[in-house]
Amino acid sequence: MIYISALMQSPLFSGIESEEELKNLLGTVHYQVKKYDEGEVIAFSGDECKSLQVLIEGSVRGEMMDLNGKVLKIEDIVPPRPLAIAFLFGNNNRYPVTVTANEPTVNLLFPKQSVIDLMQKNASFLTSFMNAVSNRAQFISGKLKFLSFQSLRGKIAHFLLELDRHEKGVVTLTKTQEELAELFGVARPSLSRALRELHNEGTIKAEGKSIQIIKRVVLKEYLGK
Amino acid sequence: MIYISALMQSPLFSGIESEEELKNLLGTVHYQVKKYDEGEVIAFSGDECKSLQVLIEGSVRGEMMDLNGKVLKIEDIVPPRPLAIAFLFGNNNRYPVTVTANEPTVNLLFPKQSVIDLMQKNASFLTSFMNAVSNRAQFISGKLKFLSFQSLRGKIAHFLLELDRHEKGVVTLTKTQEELAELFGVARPSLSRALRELHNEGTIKAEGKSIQIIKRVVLKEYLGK
DNA sequence: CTCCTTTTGTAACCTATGTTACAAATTTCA
DNA sequence: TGAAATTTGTAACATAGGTTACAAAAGGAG
Repeated sequence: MIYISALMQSPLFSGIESEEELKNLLGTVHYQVKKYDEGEVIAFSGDECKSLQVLIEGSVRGEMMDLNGKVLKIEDIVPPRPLAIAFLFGNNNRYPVTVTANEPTVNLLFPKQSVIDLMQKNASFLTSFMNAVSNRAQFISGKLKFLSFQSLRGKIAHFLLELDRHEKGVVTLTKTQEELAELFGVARPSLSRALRELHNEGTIKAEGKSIQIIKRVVLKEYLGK
Repeated sequence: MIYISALMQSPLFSGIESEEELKNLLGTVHYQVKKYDEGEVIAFSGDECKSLQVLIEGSVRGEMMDLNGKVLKIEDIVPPRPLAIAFLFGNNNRYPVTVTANEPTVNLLFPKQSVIDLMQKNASFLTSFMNAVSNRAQFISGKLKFLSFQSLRGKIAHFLLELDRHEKGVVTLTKTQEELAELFGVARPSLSRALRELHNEGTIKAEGKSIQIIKRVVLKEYLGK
C-alpha cells in the first residue's frame, strides 16, 4: 500500500487524521491501481469522465486541442493531485483536455460511485472534494482571464513577476520557449521576439534560461494589457 | 414567500419534492432577501464571496474586466440561477467577474454557513450543489476553449450553428453587434467586417438582425479555426 | 411624423502576432 | 568527446483584428 502515504498528502484526504483511518475508509470502497507508460494517453478530450483518478506517481499534462491540432497546454499535474475532478459530476462530464503521461505514471482510479460512497461516509472528504472542485473552477477562471485579456507582453510580465514573487530579481526558466509559448497560446518565434524586445528595451536582461528583471515597474505596467 | 416557487425551479433544489418540504428546509437556516436597482453592482470582481446568492427576479450580467477597462462579457444570468456558486468554497473564493443588475433584481442571499447547513441537512441539496459547481467549471472550461482557439470567423460559425441547431437555415439575432462583439472578445467593427465578408463570400446572407445560413459546410469548416 | 438615440456599415490605417525558414547555440547521449 | 537532436535567435513577410472616425439606417419617444 505504497500509495497510502501519497494519498495522505492530497488535499482531498487532508481531513483524515491517520494512515490507519485512511486505510479503513478505502477498505470500504472499490478502486484500482492503473499504470501508464510515458506518452500514453490517459484520457482524450471528450471522453466521458466516469471515475476519479488520483495521481500517485509520475506526472501528466492536460492539453486542449482544436480540430486542426493546435495545442494549448493547460497544465502539468503531479502527485498527489486528482485528474479532472470538476468533470466527474455535472451535466457534461467529459474530459475538457487530453491527458497524457509525461513519464511512467501510476494512479488510483475510483469509480464515480466509490467517490459518492466516500463522500457519504466521510464528511471531511466531502468538504475537501467540494473545495477541490471549486478550486478547479477558480483555476480555470483565472486561466480564462489570463488568456483572454493579456497581450503577449502582459503574459510574459505576469509569468515573470509570478516566478519572482520574492523579488530576488532573477528567475530561471525551467521550461523551453516552445513549452512557454504553448502555455501562453502563442507561436514560439513570437515569444522569442517579445523577449528580445523586452531585453533590447532594457526591461529585462535575458540570457538563455536566466532572466533578470531590470525595470519591474515597466513590467507591471504590462499586466492587464 | 413569493420566492418559494422560484426556488423550486432551481436545479439546486430539484431534489426537493414539495414547496412544503422546501419551506421547512429554509426555515432552519439564515438567509435574506436583497434587492438591487438597474445598473447597480452586486459584486465587484475580486470581492470576497461570502454567501450564495440565488437570483429570484430580474437579471444580471457577469463581466471580466482588465486594468484598462476592457470588458469581456461572460454571461447573462437569469432566475433561478445562483451567482458565483463555484466561488463560495475553495481557496480563492473571490468573484472572478463583476456582477451588475441589468434591471431591478431580487435575490436570496444565503451565508456560507447556511449553505453548509443546507448541505448537511439535505442530501439532495448537497448533490445538486456539487453538480452545480461542476457545471460551472464545465461552462468556464468551454468558454476557455471557445475564446482561446477560435478565430473570429470560428466564433461566428460556432455561434450561428449553435443558434440554428435545428437547421432551419435562418437565425434571428437578439443581441446587438456591440453585445456580440463583447461576448466574442473582439472589437465591434471587426465583427461587422467579418459578417460582411462572410456575406460577400456567399456563406451567409446577413440582413440586419436576420442571418440566413447559405453554405453550412463552409461555416462548419471554420469551427475550431 | 419627426427628432433624437442607438445601432450598423464601412473605410483607412495601425499593430501584434503568426508563418516559414534557416542558422547558431546548446544539450543529450553514445 | 563528438555527432545528433533539440532549442533558440532572427529575419522577411503575411494576416487578423484593433482603432478611429463618420455617415447611413433603424428604432423609440413625444
